[in-house]
Amino acid sequence: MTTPRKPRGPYRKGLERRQQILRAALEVFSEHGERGSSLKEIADRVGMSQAGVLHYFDSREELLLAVLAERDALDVEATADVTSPGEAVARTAAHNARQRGLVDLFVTLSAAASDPEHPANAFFVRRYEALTESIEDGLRKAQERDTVRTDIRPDHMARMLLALSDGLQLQWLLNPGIDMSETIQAFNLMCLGPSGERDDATPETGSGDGA
Amino acid sequence: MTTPRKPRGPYRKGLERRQQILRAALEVFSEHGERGSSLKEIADRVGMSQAGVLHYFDSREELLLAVLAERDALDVEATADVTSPGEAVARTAAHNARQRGLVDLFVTLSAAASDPEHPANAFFVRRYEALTESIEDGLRKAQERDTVRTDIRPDHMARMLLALSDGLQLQWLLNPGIDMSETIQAFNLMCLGPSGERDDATPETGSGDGA
DNA sequence: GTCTATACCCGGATAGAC
DNA sequence: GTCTATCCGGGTATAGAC
Repeated sequence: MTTPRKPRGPYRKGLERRQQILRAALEVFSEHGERGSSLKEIADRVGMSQAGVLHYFDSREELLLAVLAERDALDVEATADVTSPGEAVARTAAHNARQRGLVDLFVTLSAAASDPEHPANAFFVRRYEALTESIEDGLRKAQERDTVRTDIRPDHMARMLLALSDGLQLQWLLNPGIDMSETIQAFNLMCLGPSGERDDATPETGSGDGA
Repeated sequence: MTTPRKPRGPYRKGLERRQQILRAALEVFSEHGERGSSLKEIADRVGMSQAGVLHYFDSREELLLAVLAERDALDVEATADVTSPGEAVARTAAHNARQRGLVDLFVTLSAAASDPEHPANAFFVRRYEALTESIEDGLRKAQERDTVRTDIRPDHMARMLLALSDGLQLQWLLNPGIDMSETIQAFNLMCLGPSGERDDATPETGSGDGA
């Protein structure tokens, strides 16, 4: 933890290699899921041998966890300019619909990691905790502004949003014809305003950013 | 398809063995997911050798598909006496909360099967098609009775219900503290009646069958 | 730092004895 | 019908040369 000014030559090259491997691993895991991926293929993609990769990461498991952390960092970037929780989720859905590999990785891995023995279990448990809490906060504030109905508990709505997002990803993988973000927008409609405000024909809410 | 009166001795024993293996496989797949399960373990559990199991099923894949069909049949039984789609889903959630292994199998396998090359892909594609359609029908009828709000498309609501169910199962696997059916009941509340009918404080809907 | 070679393990499937 | 033995493929990890 001494924040070195500038790593010397050989050391720096090592770091670059690590990054390179990380990116390749992200790709490979994205395409085949965790269990379907091998060090060999990652190695091939970065142009070295399987043993070479293990020089940088020691074990496959270590690499997997590094990949997850990396993916999470990218995620945070992408959702930096969010507005309301519901919109954020819809936006992310639209974005994901262009990244089938990543969706697959996430769905597969989060399912596999539900086993407490899985190396990524702690990662996902924490992830959902954090996401739920953050969405819940956003919803609570919206309720105070009367932007969101107040007769449903915000923690329930938060879990619904996350579940909706995950579940739709699965449905979309099985049938790419379905429109994830359109469905989420419909849900957002159901979350609207104070109960009395809406009458039978509610027009489209503004912000319909494509899909 | 000639409905034989009564299979002779050796033949009958074979069928029993098959069933026995099927049950064991259901257990094992439930506990470890598809990729985590081996013929060896299934064989051990039923007290024979791996080769013995293959005498009845020829390949691992064949066994897997048989297990899925079996599970589906059990599912149909359990949801025979349904009332409204939303209630049915909530009920199933409550039931699932006592069968962690099965939930895990389902979540894991449906994710893995989203790959078009996966042996169970067709099974799951069809399954979701059928489920969506059936729920959609139920909702449409409820809308005609004004039991369900009419400003949301029934196909969207149907997909939401399924997604909600799947997504909550994942969240529950990661954190068994959350209450799946309570959350689904909250969603059902959001689907209620013609828009004007509800005022700010809606009391609990009846049918709160534990959880 | 990177490779080749190899040890080791585990899974599925097949052959052949009983 | 069931087992043992075996083959074969694939994976991770390690040893040791360069």
